[in-house]
Amino acid sequence: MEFSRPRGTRDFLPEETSKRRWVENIIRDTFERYGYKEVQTPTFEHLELITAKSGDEIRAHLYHFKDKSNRDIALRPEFTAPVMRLYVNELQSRPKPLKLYYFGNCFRYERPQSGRFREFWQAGVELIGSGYPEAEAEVIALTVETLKKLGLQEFETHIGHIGVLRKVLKKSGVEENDQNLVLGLIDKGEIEELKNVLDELRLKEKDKQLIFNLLNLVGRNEVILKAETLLRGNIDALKELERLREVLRWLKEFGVSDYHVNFGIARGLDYYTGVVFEIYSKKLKAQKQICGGGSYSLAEVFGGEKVATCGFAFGFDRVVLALEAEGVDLGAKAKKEFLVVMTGESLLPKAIEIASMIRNRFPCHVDLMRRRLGKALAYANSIGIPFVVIVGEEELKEDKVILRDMKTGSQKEVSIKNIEKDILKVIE
RNA sequence: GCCACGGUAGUGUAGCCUGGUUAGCACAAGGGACUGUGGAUCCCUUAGCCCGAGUUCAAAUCUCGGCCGUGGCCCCA
Repeated sequence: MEFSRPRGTRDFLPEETSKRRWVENIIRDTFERYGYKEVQTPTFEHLELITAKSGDEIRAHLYHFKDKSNRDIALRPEFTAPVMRLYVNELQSRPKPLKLYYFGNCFRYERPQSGRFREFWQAGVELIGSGYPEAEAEVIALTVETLKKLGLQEFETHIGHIGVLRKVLKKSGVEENDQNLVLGLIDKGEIEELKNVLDELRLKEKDKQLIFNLLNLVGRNEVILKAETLLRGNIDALKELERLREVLRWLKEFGVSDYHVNFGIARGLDYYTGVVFEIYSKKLKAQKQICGGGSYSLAEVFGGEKVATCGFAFGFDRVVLALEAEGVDLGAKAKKEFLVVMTGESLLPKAIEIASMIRNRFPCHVDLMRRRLGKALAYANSIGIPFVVIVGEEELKEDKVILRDMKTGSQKEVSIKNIEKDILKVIE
């Protein structure tokens, strides 16, 4: 009986795993350079935690089930809610700002396609405790820096502010629940449906026009000035806009100036409250969003003290896809790897001993197939092992072995006693 | 949830339209030719029609359903 993978899951073969690990390590390293500490949360949580503030779309695509004690359980579809639960449960009294990062798999029951899987990986950070604009700016700067460190070039950063739209809607008389509905439609880009809903909510023509004008503002910093004109008279909205302007000013200090201001970014999760941003890879097709984030409000939803928070998540799989689409070499540098072979089976114990010595410095195989010398060399060649140590009767008499460079074919005798040092000398 | 295209050894494929020998080929893998030197050559071995139902004397081939894959819609990361 042969089994296949569940739909939307993947096996990662050695080559791909190694590439993914390379990307993962750079992401982790960059997060840690900014002072973030890793946390791990359970793969599954209580259903209510996930559904509390996640938005209908996420809810519709949850993997959830009842466990044997009839508890409602959901596989995590993202990390922000679990990490904030962890914060509320365990870390509220830590010094601020608290900087946490995570890397792990998430699950959503969706139709698989390019860049979309039922099990996928996210890497992200949550910055807890600073409500200042420079904190939000640093978080955005971190995403850009991480992508640059990875070698990604063809990406676009869009930054907006949910508060601006919310305040406009509020002044137009739209309640919070309806605001979420409207923001959802904006996020989806469903303009016709949006018009209908705004009509149903009996918005004035002037207010509707303002909303559509705002949504059409996409561009560089000049957009802020245009928005300012549009929002004249709405003090609350102007305050939010000023906040966005401050974040952008700080962003410049962090060396980030290549972005688009876009008020159409509404994000699908209901917990976002302020600055929001998304990053798109220009090289990816249908699923090109590789990062999303912003400032949000969740701690109080989970029974904690209200605290300023912002964060983001990379779609790890999509980042890998984008890097590959740009032809970035994902850590494919040749490793110094060894194979110890022998001229006769009786020398295997000696070969094992020598392999252990080499392993103090390098990855090393010993032939486990009882191959003859020729076959063993062919094997080394076919799997790309660059160096072979040949254990032979003749050389052993002088306590030596042969070190063969598979690329050039050159060979040198090295003494077993100093094998670690001698190998270093020969292969460099 | 919707749409399009697809599924033959580990990989890539021929055969399908027009049903009919033992499903062909290449590469890969393991062994050998070859007892101390690789990428060559030759030989051998292992291994396949996604699943189910229907039509038929006969199904890889035609029909239907399912599963899975790829891409798109939607949504997200």
